[in-house]
Amino acid sequence: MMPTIKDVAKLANVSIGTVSRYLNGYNVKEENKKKIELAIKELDFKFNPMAKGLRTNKTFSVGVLIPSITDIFCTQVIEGMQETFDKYNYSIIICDTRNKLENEIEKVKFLMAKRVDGIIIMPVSNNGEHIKLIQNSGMPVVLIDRLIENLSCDTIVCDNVNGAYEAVENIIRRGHRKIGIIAGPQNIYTAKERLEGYRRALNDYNIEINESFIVYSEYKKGAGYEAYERLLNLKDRPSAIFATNYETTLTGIIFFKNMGISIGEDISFFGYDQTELFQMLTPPLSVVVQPMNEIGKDAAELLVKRMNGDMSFFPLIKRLKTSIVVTDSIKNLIDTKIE
Amino acid sequence: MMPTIKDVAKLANVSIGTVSRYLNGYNVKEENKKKIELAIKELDFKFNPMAKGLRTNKTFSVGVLIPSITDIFCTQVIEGMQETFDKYNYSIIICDTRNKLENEIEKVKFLMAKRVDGIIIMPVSNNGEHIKLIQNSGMPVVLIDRLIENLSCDTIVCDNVNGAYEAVENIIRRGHRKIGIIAGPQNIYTAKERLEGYRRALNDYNIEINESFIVYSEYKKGAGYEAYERLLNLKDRPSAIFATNYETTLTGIIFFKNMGISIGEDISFFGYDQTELFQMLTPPLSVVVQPMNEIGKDAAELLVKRMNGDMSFFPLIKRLKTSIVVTDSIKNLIDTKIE
DNA sequence: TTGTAAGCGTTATCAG
DNA sequence: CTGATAACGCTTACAA
Repeated sequence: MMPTIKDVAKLANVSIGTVSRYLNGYNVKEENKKKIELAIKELDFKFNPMAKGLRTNKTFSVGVLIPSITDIFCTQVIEGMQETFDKYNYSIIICDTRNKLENEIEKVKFLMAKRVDGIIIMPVSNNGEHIKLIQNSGMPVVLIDRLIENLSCDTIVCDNVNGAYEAVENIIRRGHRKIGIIAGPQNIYTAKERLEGYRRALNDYNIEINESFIVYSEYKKGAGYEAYERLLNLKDRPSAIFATNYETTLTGIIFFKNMGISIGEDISFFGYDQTELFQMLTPPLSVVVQPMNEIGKDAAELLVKRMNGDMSFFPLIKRLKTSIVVTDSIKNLIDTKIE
Repeated sequence: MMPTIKDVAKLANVSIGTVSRYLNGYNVKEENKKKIELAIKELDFKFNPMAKGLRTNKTFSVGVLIPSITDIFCTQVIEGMQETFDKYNYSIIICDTRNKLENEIEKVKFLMAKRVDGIIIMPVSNNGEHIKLIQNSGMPVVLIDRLIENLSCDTIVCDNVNGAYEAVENIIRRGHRKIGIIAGPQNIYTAKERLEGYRRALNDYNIEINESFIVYSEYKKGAGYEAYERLLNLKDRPSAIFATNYETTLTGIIFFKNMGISIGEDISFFGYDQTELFQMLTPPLSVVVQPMNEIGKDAAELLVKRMNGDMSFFPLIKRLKTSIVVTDSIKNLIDTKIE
């Protein structure tokens, strides 16, 4: 069968302890080092992570919980994590919660049972009871994209208030006053913040908020169709609409296409999250761009720190800046050029 | 610390062997069963997979090697695998090879060192030396999307010859005779097959093959720009172009947009792989659709079988059928309506 | 620096 | 059906 350090020790004529020490980077006499290295090559020895893990109580694997593996936001975030976890030799165990809290809870149990060394979660809701359980067991957790209220937890998020604010501000400066918003579920922190950004921008520009311009939708694939319908069926309908996440942005594009409403002409439209194809539309789409790779990288790096016992600044809440892409999907309603 | 079966045994007043048997579904006296269940609840016992793995030599984890986690094809395939692996309690360890053979080789080593129970690979090339190593170690491997020649390995692929054939046939039946193709690297089996489908279709319709209409490109993000340039710079340029994978399709869309060439009007364009946004373009894009979820599901199911020691029909090569979406991105050059 | 040996939490064998 | 006990492959005191 597979050779063990015992075999290596025998062949190298040293004790198994010495081999173990060599493998773990402790000092070993140069001569023995050579012999061990030779024996390892000879036998093609690979050490058994389970045996090691059993002793050290580390699996060198981390769990990553995301709402959907086909979601572009999630995959970009994962991409950002990879380099860091690679560097430290962690395996990434991906779990897809399909946007359901019950799955999230189940997967958390699964990962804890698997004894991963740490977990990164992009939570589907504002519910954090199961996350408390993880923390109580001593396992580090980092939340991404969505903050959970009433929970002390490391979190990497984007500055959603400002992201939305800038988008709405841009719409306003192009002359729009009637601006609809596809807001997300208000039990999702991110959604709440984006709506807050919308409100602030209107306030700062002294535009009265028309509550019927605020419609709510799930943040799921295909969600939001009725929300757009509702907005367009208003007697006094908005001239511009701001969608606050990727899925609802996509739905908007589909909706307008189906309705024969041309973006930038019949309706002005601002979306959230960037994908190459959004810029291939006619006209290209104005969007809020989030630094998705960076979120992943920061989360991974923080988790590694925590797994190494460094709890400085806990709970750390890091907010990353977003930017906006401005295109003709927002019609310019005023004569003066805008910079 | 964490309770072990020893603690459970003590509390339940039975031997540790009995607890282990209970946990593994062997017969245990009803009375003891009750006591054990109670003790487990009481202590909140979770068994240690590393200890189990050390004995049984199983990690209950599988490795999945893909060229890129942000590739829509890959994520859809992974989505298809999840249900199956969930059912059998396997964790999925995702590794991104970034389309480089050297990374693929390294990741294979990583996964073998981690002692996963099986590996699914979407190979980046036709090189299978490292895959032979896996097989020699007794670890089951299933290849997806791309077959590797001169390697006996379970493989789930799409019928690429027919997929391409149908696309080209459709283009021909709409009156085109000058059809360009963005072919992939010919050391990728999938790319070879798709080119083969193109050739066959032209042959079957008695259209002479113009070798300058065949241009090659990498199958990577952003690749293929020069390939399109080359085709359009021909004195006698094609009236239709067929891109043979997702990335080059995307590049095509970008290229035409940049050049101000309108698809379906100035040039006819047929792509590969489906994504919602392709249907939101003006006009929507004609594409070959692959059953990505099904590939994942089939691969997962086959791997589970192999991991359970069932080697029937090895090496199994399964080919899944593709379909095509036909839109106005192909201009109809003949009067008679086509069905 | 090294060898020895006890343990990590299970499973599996064997005798009862 | 159960209990006792020897592995599984490694790390880590401890003593030398």
